[in-house]
Amino acid sequence: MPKYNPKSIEKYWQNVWEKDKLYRAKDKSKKPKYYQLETFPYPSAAGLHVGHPKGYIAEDIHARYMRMNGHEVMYTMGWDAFGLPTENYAIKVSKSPQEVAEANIKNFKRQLQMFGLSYDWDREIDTSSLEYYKWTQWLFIELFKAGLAYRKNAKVNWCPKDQTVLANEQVVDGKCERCGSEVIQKEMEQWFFKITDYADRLLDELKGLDWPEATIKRQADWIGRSEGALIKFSILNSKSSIEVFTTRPDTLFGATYMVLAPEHDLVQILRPQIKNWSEIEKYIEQSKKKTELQRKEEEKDKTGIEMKGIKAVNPATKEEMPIWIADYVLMGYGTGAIMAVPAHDERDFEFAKKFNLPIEEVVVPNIIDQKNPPVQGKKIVERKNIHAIVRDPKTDKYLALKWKKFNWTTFPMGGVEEGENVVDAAMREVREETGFVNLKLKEVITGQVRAEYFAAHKDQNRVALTTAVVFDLVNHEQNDISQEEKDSHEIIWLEKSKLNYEHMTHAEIGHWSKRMGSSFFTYIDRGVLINSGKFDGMDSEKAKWEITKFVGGKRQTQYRLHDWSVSRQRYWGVPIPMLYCKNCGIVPVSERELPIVLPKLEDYRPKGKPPLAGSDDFMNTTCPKCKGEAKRDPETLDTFVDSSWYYLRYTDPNNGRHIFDKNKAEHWMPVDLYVIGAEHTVLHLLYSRFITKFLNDKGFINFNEPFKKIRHVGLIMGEDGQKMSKSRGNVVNPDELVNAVGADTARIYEMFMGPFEDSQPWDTKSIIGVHRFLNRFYNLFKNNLQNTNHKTQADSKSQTANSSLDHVLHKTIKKVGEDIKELRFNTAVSELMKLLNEFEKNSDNLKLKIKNLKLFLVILAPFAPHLTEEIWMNVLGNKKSIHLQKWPEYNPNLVKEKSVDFIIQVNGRFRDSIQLPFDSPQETVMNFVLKSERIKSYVPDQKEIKKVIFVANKLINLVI
RNA sequence: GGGGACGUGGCGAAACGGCAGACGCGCUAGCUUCAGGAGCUAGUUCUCGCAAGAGAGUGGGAGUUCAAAUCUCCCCGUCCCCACCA
Repeated sequence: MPKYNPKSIEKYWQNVWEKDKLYRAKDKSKKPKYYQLETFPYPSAAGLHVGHPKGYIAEDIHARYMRMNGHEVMYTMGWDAFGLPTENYAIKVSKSPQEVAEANIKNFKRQLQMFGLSYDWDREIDTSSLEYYKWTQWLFIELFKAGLAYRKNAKVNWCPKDQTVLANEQVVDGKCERCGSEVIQKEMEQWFFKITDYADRLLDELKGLDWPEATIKRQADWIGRSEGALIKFSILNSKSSIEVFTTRPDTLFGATYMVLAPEHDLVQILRPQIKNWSEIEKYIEQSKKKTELQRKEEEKDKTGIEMKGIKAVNPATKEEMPIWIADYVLMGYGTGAIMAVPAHDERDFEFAKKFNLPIEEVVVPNIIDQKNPPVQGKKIVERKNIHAIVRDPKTDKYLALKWKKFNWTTFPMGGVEEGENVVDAAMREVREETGFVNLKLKEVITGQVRAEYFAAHKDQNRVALTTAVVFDLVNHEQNDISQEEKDSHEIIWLEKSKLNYEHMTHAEIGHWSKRMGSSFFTYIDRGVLINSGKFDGMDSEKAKWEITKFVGGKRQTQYRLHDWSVSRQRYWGVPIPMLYCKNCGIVPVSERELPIVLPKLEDYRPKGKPPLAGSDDFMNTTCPKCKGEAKRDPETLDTFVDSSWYYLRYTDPNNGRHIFDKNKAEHWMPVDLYVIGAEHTVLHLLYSRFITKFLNDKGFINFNEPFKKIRHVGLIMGEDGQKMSKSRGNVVNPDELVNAVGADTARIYEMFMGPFEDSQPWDTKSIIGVHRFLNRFYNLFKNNLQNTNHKTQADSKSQTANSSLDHVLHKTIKKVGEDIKELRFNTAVSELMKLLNEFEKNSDNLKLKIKNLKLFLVILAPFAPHLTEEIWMNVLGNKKSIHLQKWPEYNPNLVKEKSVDFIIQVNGRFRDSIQLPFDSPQETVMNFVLKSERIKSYVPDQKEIKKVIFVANKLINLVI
């Protein structure tokens, strides 16, 4: 056997596998299908870096394992070849995008193939090929026919550098996701897909998917469903009214002013009535100029201006309300107008504070006092209460009353009398109950609290609406108090830490300590209504719909999700298959005419209008309906449309007559495992689900979720711990890597780096460890086979010597299989390494059983497909590929431990261990434990043992 | 501001209630090779000790438990996502 030389064997076996079509997925196999998908790459000019193949290698190992376990695996690769970066690169190097894309694909394919990935290359697809985009166009027409593709004039995100529209999802921090330019808003007519029609289903049907929880949550948040109401506010002396969306119609009685977004139509309509128009105009101009970033910075300091001369009317209270415009209200959500309820919305609260607008509290928390619950049958008395919280600044303690007749500790407290304000009432109660006279007001705690309790001293149930007032004690000057007060309680001082329900009687106390000292407290939770006319006392959840009904509003579900903008004013994409006919209007191209070919253009650069618009050959055509003159659509489709259905095309990639064969798609789909970067959780996954549901609705497929199971692959960072990028100069090239150590080493290293879903920094030095492992593995065979040839099979002596090896081997077979299934490749590799160490320990006498060596070889095969194939075929002389072998079954008897190291603990601390047979009962273990000299030194007298904890096959713990 | 993930040797990491640091890198010593950047053997959390051994130890603090890296709460730190969504 020669030395292990990956270079000479890897290319060789890759060619053999390709020639033998070893990894083809058969549509008509009797085996159970398993569809593995991974994000098809965008073939950029830069080529791969070592991070890209991580997910691919993982899936390859998994795919090989599934095949070995009797599945018909479809594992595929293709190219998301349309798109801006390729076009931009082509402009830079003065080539056509077609040429550039072709070269990039070739390079990507070469780089991927050198890792020995077991793709079914017969199913390769390319979104920029005629055969593929014909069906992208067909899909567009189907969406159009279903009323789900429509044109509308809309403000769009426009990237001035790339000269194209971007979807909301492609704008990151106000900047173009691709080039980083500041995105501006521009009014344009655009194609949209009506994904919002599917919002509920996209949200509800997330349930039950085997996806990472965080991904499901992010997608749900993105869809952003909220339940609320649409409510109309009339405007005095005007036919117009303001409609708002609110999730809190229960707080309508607390709405004290209205706010319109600066772009709101009504602002222009009401212009004649607005007295301070010049100021308003200035404000609108200013906010238009603000970038996203500036708006965000202002979050804490809101701006706005009142529109003088107009008033709205609160439909619940009939009171007049001022109308403001402010850019904290966004045109893009709800109706672009709000009713402001400063008492129960933090943003409105800040705004109201800044501009001195009225704040009206209408919802208060309601507590049923658990310590003194209302007693059935007793009279119910409603009261307005105060609690006086008095601090002595010298001691930092708080004044409280310890009641003599009851087990109560309370603040000075009492009712607010007619015409009295809460501060006066609180001071009066302190004086009457404690005699202290010199108090300095610190704060009136924001917001009241409602509590229901039994007032034993008055023998009645109370419903108290309480305000807490906080004072500092100026000095200890004290007047005399009445005998009655003296008899009922004594004065005590409490530390701040005791101001809780555990130490005090007030059920409200939790609210006080939370709110104390916070001038910006706003109560936003549910509760009971006050100051709301006939709705007083009603639970706020119930009141939402009662009040909506009361004012003639209607229930409404609002989504954060917007329709998907799909037009792009660039060249390198799928032409939109639509016509504009003078007579018939917007007409889809007839299906026979598909594909509408993207023509080769001499000059395809963006010039503010779509490049295709400049080609008369392309633009001029006839209408399929009236045969009159018509123009084509010069725009191209967002590439996310291309990738929203590619996984379906893999199931029938060469179908020229249909987008795919229904039976084939239904056979292979849904995808059983999709490995995808966490960055795709919103865009691609959402769009794909939408398209799948649409095709399901139209009867093209019988399933409505495309991806059953999703797992994310963690990034490989540069050696500096930063994300790999050209600009940082920390990119590691896979060509050099594979050239230096071979594909098998590269594969195993990437799997060994750490948990698959985590990101880890690349460490060139560490690769050698894996390389050594494969070298030693190879040498193990070399050394053993040279001897077994003439020594034949192992003799009986070696059988016993090997029995511990059998045990480890079968345990490894079990563990590695489980690890691959759960994508725990790092521990799978370490198990294989441990197994090799074990083999080497036992190979002194060169008597390893060939059967065992073969088992090891087979379980290593998914990880190191080339090396294992080389040994399997060329060294062991097999005729059929190792990759067609079955995954070995482990022998459960051999996996079972024969003996275990029992841990002996005294008081939970490790003190000794003993080897005992597996499944030894407690008595046996205890017998040995008591013989241990070491244990005797810790437990001199058995009688001291209070308790024995026995965990079978693990430990025994003596508690003394 | 909100949400999520995470914090373990010099490094990547294992263990996920039961001997912390498996496996690998690096490092140290020895052997080996004509020489090496290769190979083999032993050691490698910290403190005390020649050793046997003892003690400490998983960001910090508290708690639950016979037993906590693992469960609970608080604090600190890192990363990611969303961000005035009415």
